[in-house]
Amino acid sequence: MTKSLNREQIIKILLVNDIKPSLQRISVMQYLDSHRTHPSVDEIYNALSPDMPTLSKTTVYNVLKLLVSKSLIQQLTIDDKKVLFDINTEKHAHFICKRCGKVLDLAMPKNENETYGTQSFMLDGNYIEETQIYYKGICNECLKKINN
Amino acid sequence: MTKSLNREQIIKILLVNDIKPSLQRISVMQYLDSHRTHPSVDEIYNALSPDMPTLSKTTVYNVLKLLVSKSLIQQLTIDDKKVLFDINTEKHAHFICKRCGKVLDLAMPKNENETYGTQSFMLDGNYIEETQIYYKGICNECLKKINN
DNA sequence: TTTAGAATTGTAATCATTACAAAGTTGTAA
DNA sequence: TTACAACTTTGTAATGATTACAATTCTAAA
Repeated sequence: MTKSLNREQIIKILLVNDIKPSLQRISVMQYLDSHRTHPSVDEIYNALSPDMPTLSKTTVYNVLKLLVSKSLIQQLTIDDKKVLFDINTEKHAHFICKRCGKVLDLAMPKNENETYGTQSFMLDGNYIEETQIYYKGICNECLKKINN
Repeated sequence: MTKSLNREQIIKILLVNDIKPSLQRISVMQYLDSHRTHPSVDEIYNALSPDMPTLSKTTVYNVLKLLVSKSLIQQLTIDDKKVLFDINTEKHAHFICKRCGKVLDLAMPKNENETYGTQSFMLDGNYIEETQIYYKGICNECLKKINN
């Protein structure tokens, strides 16, 4: 379990990555750090909006794109409706429940060549920058509901 | 390399799966079988449309959803812009080039538990129906272009 | 030949995402 | 401190994929 980051730590992370620590950028980082449920743009925007009345959804898009480009967060395409974001850069796989839409972290399957996650490597002449493992099915909780 | 299917074989596959072999369904299957480039709904529609003037894009959506529900084809979410489809149900991973958008088949990484592809299994109490491995980076051909 | 159910079609609606230009903010050099 | 340029944020409009839905067409069995 990763300890959650305080504001100062987030600012440091942004500065180290040549990102000016604006209030909007800090807020998005902070939200992602404290809500590791793979939120969408809308979830982030709706959550921050009440305390930041002038926040624009475009800004959320802009900030997320910037953070992805600096590899501070990961963009997930596991959901065919919308893109999701994950601040957890440790090696892990993702599972999406086809019934409730929830996305869970799962352990990476054991593998001989340690080539998962953000590490870059060559494969058949192609330059691989990211590896994502997506499991799709029915989650624990939905299984219980179905059996009742 | 899988040999391409003829019309009769496609009809048989549909019938075995309790799908009435309409012209539209046969055509979509045939297109997917002979174009293993992971086409999108639009690509399929645009390709078939000239020879089937009354074809509706909604029908292409309907047919693809039906084929996915019968596990005759696989739906890929590797591209964050649109959903792609693959008739190849053998175990394999996918690579998308962030520059040109091309999606290639790659070999599955070697793994101890043979749990990839369409096989179902339980993981942490969740029922996994599909496993997809997505590589994202720059393809062979784009690398060459960049170096010139 | 009739008819009910299934399949197809076209249009309109929805929703995520992007484009873009205007307004606001910040840091720095004079 | 001031002025300016670069950067950031914002709001609106446009785009594009996907879905909803009702009308039409097709099919197969009685």
